[in-house]
Amino acid sequence: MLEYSLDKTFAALADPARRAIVERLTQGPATVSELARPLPMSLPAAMLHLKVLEEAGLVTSAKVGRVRTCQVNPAMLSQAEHWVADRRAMWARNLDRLGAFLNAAKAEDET
Amino acid sequence: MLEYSLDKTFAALADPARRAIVERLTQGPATVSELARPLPMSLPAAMLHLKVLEEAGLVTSAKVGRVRTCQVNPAMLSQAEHWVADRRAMWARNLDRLGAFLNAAKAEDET
DNA sequence: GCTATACTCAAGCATACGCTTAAGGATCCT
DNA sequence: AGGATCCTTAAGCGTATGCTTGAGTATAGC
Repeated sequence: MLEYSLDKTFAALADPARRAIVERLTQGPATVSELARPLPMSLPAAMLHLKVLEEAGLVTSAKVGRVRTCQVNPAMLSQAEHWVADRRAMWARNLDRLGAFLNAAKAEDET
Repeated sequence: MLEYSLDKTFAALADPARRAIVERLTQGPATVSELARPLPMSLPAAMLHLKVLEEAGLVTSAKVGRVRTCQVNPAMLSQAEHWVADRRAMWARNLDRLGAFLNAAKAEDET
């Protein structure tokens, strides 16, 4: 777990093929071929996407014999989720603060 | 609100400069210059980032006189957040199902 | 050992990104 | 009107992305 950045995580999720792979993997582990088959591209191309996901820490894989099996890493999904959730919460908090300020100003006006 | 895709949303969030802009905007509206000033790049470059955020639906802006003021659009943050949260939930559910299956198999063995 | 399978690597190519500087409006202030 | 400010557009350039085909390596099964 070294240097997994939000940059890579979000960039990885920005591609529909890669999201499709993640989606498939949420249903359980799969091999490289299984992941590539439904995608509208060659197997090497699919492997590049897999590599991107793996370097982003979203997916892990292990090779047994000649078969590489892949899994999602939910920890990285969490990290991305939290960044967004935290920013949205921050926005809401500051919106509330603005509302409070406006109400206070209004009350002040009415004195 | 037309054609805002997850592709664009995640791609927009993949850049640190753009996340910095979003982060700043969660504290309240800001002008183009205010958003660009802290960034290590020229103003036109910052505006391109702003354009990306706007086309992703993450930011809205309006020009009054010669000043353009920007805001976050929390709805698009929600959308991205949900995609990730849903996938993570899906993963957890299927993991539970696998656990149940293994337990059932184990019980079967012991009969 | 031989063949099929599953993956991996390499070369090549077109397109898209990210940034720069320079120039061009549009608006506000005096 | 003239100058300062804020934003916008344009041209140019180097690098990165995404895909292809073709060849190569390792393992499984007969």
